[in-house]
Amino acid sequence: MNILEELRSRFREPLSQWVDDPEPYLAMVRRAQDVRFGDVQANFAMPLAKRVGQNARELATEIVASLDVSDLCEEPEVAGPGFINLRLRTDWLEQATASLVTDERLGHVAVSTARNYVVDYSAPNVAKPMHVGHLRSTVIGDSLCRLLRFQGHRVIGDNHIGDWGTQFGMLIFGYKHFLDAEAFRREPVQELARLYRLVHQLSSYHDARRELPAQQEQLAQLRKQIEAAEKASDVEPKQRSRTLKKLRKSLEEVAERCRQLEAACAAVESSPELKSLADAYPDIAEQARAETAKLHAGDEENRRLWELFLPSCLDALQRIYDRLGISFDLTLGESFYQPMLEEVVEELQGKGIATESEGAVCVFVEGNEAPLIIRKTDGAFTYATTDLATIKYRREKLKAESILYVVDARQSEHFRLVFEVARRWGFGNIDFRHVRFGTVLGRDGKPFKTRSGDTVGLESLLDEAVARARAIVDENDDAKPDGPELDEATRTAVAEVVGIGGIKYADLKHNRESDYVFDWDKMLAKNGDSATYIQYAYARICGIFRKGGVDREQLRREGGTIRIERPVERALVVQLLQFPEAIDAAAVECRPNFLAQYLFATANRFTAFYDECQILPEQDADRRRGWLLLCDLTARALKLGLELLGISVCERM
RNA sequence: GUCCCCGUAGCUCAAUCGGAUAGAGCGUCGGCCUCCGGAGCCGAAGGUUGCAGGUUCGAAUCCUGCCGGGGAUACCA
Repeated sequence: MNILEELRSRFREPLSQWVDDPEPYLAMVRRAQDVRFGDVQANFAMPLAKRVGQNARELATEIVASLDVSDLCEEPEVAGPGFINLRLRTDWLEQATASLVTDERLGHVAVSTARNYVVDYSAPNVAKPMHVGHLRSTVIGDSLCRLLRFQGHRVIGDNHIGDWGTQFGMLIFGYKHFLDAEAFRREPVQELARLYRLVHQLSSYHDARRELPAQQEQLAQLRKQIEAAEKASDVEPKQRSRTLKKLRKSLEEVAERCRQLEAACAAVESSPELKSLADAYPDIAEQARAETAKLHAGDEENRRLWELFLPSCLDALQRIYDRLGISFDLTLGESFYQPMLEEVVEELQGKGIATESEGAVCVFVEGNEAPLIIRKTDGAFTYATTDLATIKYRREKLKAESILYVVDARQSEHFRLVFEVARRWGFGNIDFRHVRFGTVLGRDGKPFKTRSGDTVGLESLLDEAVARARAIVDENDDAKPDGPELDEATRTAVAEVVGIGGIKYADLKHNRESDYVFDWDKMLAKNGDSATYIQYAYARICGIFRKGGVDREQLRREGGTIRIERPVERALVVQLLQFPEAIDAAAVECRPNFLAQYLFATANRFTAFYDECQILPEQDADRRRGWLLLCDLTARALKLGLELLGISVCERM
């Protein structure tokens, strides 16, 4: 039972005597913020009182009089300006908790009307190695799939991979000119990655060489302008300082850009080998683009190479997904939609939604200067075209009712336009949602990079996490009073669970919309709000059962009464009963951090309980049994909750 | 230039479409191991929620302006 929902439904009848639509007021029934206000508080009396022109306290009192919650709660209290405070009855709590013992879903009730969801997440570009930037989409998207599915919805997780873009032109060009055939035979993925990096480096070198003089010129210009502005005496001081600030900021940006370009040049010029390659291929970027164009135009050779590369690229991705414990129902990349793009453009033009402008086919959306371009001047389609084709496919073939895009917040404008165009096109019945997330930053507050400025590869990130976790596991196990108890294989397995779990949890615990700082030390911290802490709480409970020789299945079958005699017990019980609320809130708002927060609080309340109540030595058999039942429920809540975040647990660690 | 997002404890972050005395973790300080796993527990200090106005019973949350940060902005995805 979702307690909040239950109490809301109790208020529905009394409220409907005051308003036609009680729903918005029912939403104001929520968990109490402070134990002094009970367990649940209803805050609707104040706004409602204003609407019906009555005193809020009196109104609250009247509503309470016609409210029937006596089976669940103590006598409701009206407090302050008109808050209604509800405190759950101890006997009800005891009975409700006992009823969870045999409930596999721990009180959560599946939705009555299931919807068809398509969740679009991860979506790496397959031609280049995955990096830290893909982590958030992958991890958040996976958790949302799990949550929605648990709620009872039909969910299709779709990995909309980039398998058709300019990166493939670079690979093809690299393969044709720089291939180490032996290396490709042995380790195709590594060789492809090398080719990608090489072509990318050479083409950015030429770009940099070309761009640098202009940037340096601008740098000089800005310096002059700043000098001039500093001397200017005919403008208001305020205006002048504003201008100066703006100029200085531009200066900084341009200077930074120059440094980058110089570094790109130096990297190539310091290596005779690279330099001679660069000299040999001065127009490498155009040539790579030409290879992409040929691929798109159906060139046989390039098509063959694309088909040759793709399986290895997908294998490389799969390795990472396997390690993360993430799977997709579909992997339909951009190439899949290629045959449909022509028709998309024709349809939109036919309906008068798209028009030609400056040689490109565009859709203009009110309030936006820049149009959505669905066919470029050169005739090529864009990712906007693909996104639109994808929507049509998902609606018509996958019967999608809701589509979630778990994508970087920087693409907000793109999605706003795409959704708007899709609605005009006739897909207004789809519930579109851009589940946006912020950037992963390094400890310096800038986008997370290696010391040399490269993006951090995802695989090495996972290796690092597991290695750090392993060190902690070793240290902990070696320090056990009765000597180490984990063998080599177990330690390896535990380190994997702790390391991967740590990375995922660090991501999921944050509000996804804000940027977050990637910090190894916090991620795998032995204490505090981390996956490790929750996993450890779970392992401790398992330890109790192991040590006590308790068969959990049997314990559940036999049942027993759960008595609430101390505050720590009550706190834990209330927490356990809130499991359904945490799941629903996280799923409805697409915010896994709600669930993460819940799990941390649950683990925390458990350890407080555990600290105060000596379970195994307890002499009173009924009390001991009740405590064991609480342990079992807690363990199950932690395990299931972590599972819905995509995080595993260990019996010992 | 236009548009979008953000600014909360020393640090990293919460705060469930406006609710009561703004919460956690880390760090700091102080307690707790003859006791089931101390990767732990309990407690303390720490805040004018960037600034100034406004809206109302009530504002971190909504509106306006300013300051500061980030991002997007016609043919890369």
